[in-house]
Amino acid sequence: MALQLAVSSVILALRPSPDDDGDDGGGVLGLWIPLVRRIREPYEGRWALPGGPLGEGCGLEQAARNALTTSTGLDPAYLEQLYAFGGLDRSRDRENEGPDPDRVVSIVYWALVRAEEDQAAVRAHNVEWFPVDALPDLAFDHIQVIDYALARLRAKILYSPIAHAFLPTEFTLAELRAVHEAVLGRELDPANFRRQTLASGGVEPTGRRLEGTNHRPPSLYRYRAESVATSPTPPPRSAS
Amino acid sequence: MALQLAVSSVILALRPSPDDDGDDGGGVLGLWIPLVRRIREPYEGRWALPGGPLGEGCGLEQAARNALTTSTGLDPAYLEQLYAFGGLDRSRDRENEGPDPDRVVSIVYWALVRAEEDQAAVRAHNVEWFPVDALPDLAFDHIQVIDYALARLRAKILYSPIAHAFLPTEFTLAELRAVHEAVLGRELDPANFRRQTLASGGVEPTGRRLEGTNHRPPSLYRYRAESVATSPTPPPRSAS
DNA sequence: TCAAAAGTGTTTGAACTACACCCATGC
DNA sequence: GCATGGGTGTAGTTCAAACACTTTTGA
Repeated sequence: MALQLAVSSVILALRPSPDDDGDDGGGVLGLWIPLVRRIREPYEGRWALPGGPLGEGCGLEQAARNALTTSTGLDPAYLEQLYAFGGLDRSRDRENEGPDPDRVVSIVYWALVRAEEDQAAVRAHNVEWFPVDALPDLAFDHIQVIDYALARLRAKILYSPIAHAFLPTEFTLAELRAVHEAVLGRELDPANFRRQTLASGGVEPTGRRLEGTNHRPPSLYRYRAESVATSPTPPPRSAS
Repeated sequence: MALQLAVSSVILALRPSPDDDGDDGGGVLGLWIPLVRRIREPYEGRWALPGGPLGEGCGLEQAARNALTTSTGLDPAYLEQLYAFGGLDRSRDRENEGPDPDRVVSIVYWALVRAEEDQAAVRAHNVEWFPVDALPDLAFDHIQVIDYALARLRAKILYSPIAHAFLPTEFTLAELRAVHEAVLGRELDPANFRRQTLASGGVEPTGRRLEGTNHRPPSLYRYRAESVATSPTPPPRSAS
């Protein structure tokens, strides 16, 4: 009956797709999400977004970072508030009707993380990664929350240098294009992508080249300092 | 020390600007916001966004509607969640440092209302309307919240039929253009605005004309049913 | 007849698409 | 050489800005 406030996160990483038949090195990239298995009613045993109650000692964004670290062991390269949910039918398993639960308001963040090699090592208990196009049955309406986060990502990559969050500091335009293609789910013309990206001014050549390919070595680029951002557009600091 | 959850709203209406020297009928339109004077510390006596604690019996959006009705007596023609604020320095008057206050998380909505004639009659106690370009000193960092809402409105009017919220069911293209000009703060080419608006398909002619002008009577238009929306893009219903 | 706004047409330039083509490297 | 992706050039299209121009009403 007391008011509860929870924070959860849609965490997105890029990894080779599971349907990658070919055993060649690269493979097609796809989006993956870590989910946690619920150990309490409602929806016990179902997969859900990682999160938890808002701690006493931290703000909303910090709480989202904590959930993120717990489930992935990584720092988010990008973190933005998605939406605050607070309907009255909340926290209620609509399949198993029970007594009226506590009122829960939850604030959802979405995050982008760079897929590190040691990520599998930090795989926490009860946490598993799923490709976004092969998600299991989810608790609550988390599937809609994920869809909303994906829509936001796909919209934002068109006008924001957000792909930076998936890449190392130096990268080739082909790698950058692969990120865009994975997020948008369609192929892009390499020539036009190059022109638009360079014309936008968000990226600049480092002067180095990537050696070791079996073809012409591509130039390496980095994001210009002004264009990167861990925080999103312009949400103010606080309010009441 | 207990967790408090509050909901407040940036309510925007379109009215003739105060700097309208000429006494002609029309006048230049501008955005206005209702503010309430605080009757408690912190920031007692300062103007603030209307709002209040989240009631037991209603969801977040309903709570925003309630605050809106209290301060304007109007129904919102458009209502969308803006942001959830929950920093640790919240609810603290930074000029008069006091003892640690309760932890307050507040969820802010933004709303568009049609300016009705009887709106002045419903002017509630402690509520006053201000033009957005002549706001008084505000409590907390509400000025930044308002700036954020304005940025969202200006961005959204470019790709969304949101101007509908400021207009009656039938309107001329000049009236629609005046709404866009007031929101964007610059003049628009009537010819190009007409072509773009009609080509977008969001609007259709009613067949009627507006009589009584002292020039050629303009056609009346209405928004097509599919393009209007009281709710925003696509936020899901609930979550945990 | 004139002022004023409605409404139409036309030119220009920017930006994107599609696709042809050359370049540089490993094999 | 030749396959492969890096990188450039270019014609066609779409779209919006700018602005000249015609139309229709009230006064």
